[in-house]
Amino acid sequence: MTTPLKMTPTIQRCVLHWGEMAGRWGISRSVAQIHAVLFLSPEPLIADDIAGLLGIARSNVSVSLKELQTWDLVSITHVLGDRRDYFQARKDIWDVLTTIMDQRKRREIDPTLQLLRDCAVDAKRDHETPEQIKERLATMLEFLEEMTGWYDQVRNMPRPTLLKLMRMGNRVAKVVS
Amino acid sequence: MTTPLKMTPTIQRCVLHWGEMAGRWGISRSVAQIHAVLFLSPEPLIADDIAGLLGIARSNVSVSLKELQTWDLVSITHVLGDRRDYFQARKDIWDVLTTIMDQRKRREIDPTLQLLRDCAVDAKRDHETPEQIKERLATMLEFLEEMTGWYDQVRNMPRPTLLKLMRMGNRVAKVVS
DNA sequence: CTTAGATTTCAGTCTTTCCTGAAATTAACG
DNA sequence: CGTTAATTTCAGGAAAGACTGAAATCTAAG
Repeated sequence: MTTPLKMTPTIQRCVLHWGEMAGRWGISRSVAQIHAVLFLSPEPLIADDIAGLLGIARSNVSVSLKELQTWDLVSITHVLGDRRDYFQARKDIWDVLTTIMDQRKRREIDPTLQLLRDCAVDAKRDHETPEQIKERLATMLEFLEEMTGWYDQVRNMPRPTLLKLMRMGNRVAKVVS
Repeated sequence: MTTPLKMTPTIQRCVLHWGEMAGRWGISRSVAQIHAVLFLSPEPLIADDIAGLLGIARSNVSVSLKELQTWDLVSITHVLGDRRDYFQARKDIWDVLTTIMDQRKRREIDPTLQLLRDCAVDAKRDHETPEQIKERLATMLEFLEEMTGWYDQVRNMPRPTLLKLMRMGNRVAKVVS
């Protein structure tokens, strides 16, 4: 028998808030609440306990945990002599943020980048679309390419470096002046 | 009579793509499609033309335009001797991006920041919640405060400075080493 | 003040997404 | 293998969200 995590008022409040924000974050309420519980829980939890804590169907937990795994926010562990799956969330908040940003870029930006590339190719043989509009698309493509390229560079900088840069705040501006 | 904008295959493709991405971007399809049309159109458009171009109800256009205005992505202009509202989208892609980021921060981050501040206050008189969990919340609060503070600083840097910094890419790292 | 075009509101309907519970599948153990 | 616990799948129902069209409201001009 596991210690499922005691639902104190504070924890409950957070779980409910996560759930309410779910819509804005583009995920379902269950997924958000499960993530809240796992993020806060010091110990990994089993699916049954999560269902119990949140009062949702066991199957729902299963599906939601799958989604959290595709987001790379939750992973499975095991306990010796217990064949049930134990789930744990990334605890490092920096890690959580960058993971979410990576995923969002992949889902929200990359497909549009691809569309714009396709349109740029088509533009050559397209004599219907006004130049002005083609240019706007080209500008957007160029901008997104530059932006994502920059993101990749920053993303790959070692964390201590990034931290130092961030702590400099707008004083980094002096570098370029 | 306005020139409503000719729906060339390229434009149609973009409009459809915007519409398909809508779900991932956290807005409705109509809103996304209307934004696509307005973003591409060299001229401001009236609501009726938008409804016609996209084949959606006039009332839907009205509501969606309101939402685009709350996002600060669309504004109203007028034409002399015509009392209809003409709608135009921000055309500067950099502007569009920062506007969206600002709004998203306001909707997706700020409420959680507030919750964490409230929880931090409560934590003092809360003897039920394990220290470990309170600490995790405190860490998250600290992180978000630092992150948003940094965002505000960068956000207020003049655009040319930001551009230069971006173009330096990961070479800015040398500054701190 | 009246009229007519323009816009918005909103109740009802449609669509999509989410969730449940039963049944099917998987996997460990004897 | 057969048994049993654990997990997943999925059809159907529930909830949430989006869209329509008619009616109400607004606004400019006569």
